[in-house]
Amino acid sequence: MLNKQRKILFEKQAEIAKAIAHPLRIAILDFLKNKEQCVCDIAAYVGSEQSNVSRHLSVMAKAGVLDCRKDGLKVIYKLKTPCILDCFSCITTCLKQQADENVKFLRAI
Amino acid sequence: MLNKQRKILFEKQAEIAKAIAHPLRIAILDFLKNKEQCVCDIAAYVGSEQSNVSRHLSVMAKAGVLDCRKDGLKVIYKLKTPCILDCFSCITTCLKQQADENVKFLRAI
DNA sequence: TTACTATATGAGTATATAGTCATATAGTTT
DNA sequence: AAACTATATGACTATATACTCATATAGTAA
Repeated sequence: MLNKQRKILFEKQAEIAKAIAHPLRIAILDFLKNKEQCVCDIAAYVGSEQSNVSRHLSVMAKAGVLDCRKDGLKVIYKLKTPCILDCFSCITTCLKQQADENVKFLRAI
Repeated sequence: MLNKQRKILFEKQAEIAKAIAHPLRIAILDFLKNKEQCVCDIAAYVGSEQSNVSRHLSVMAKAGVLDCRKDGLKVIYKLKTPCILDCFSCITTCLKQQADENVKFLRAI
């Protein structure tokens, strides 16, 4: 049976995972990979409403994935834990494995 | 502006991320780390309803994270892409960084 | 002060997700 | 065949999420 400590860990992990489990959010994280960016530039890049992007950003900031600061009119967001990007390398590896399996399966027909 | 190929990649990544972004699912993945397991044992381990666990399992199987086979009455699930577990190492690293920051912040008061 | 820009957020809607209970299905044991 | 076990799924409810539009707020520039 699952112990309480582990349960809490899994809950915390799930919070982070949920915060990044959206295509737009992944695009945002990728955009912030090399450089912090303001909301308007992020919105322009991902091609979505300013208000929608603002909400996505605040969710990720709340989860501790992003950090922000004011600069005049603008609010500049950046990765707070850049290691979050490693997640996507892992996921990409899984996707590749899945694709390889599909190829194998098709060959076997 | 975000190109179409990248958009598709981010969507696929988000599908996987969504499939694992739940405490119960993470507990299940962790339970399957070393050994394939049947639904009833998984349900007993995570301490949730059989039907609920069955649904979580089918979501992860659909996303290509799990694989299953029948063995008599039982259905045995296993990790299809064990590298998915690396994600949680990454997430744990982020959690540790966040915790470290909190400590720093508290010390600064 | 007025007009403008960037951002956040309230209010609303639509959709997705998690969970429960009851039950169908498939396989096992007697 | 009858009773049993393991799993999946339909139907339902409750809740969460994504998104939009309109607008408030804060800062900038004229």
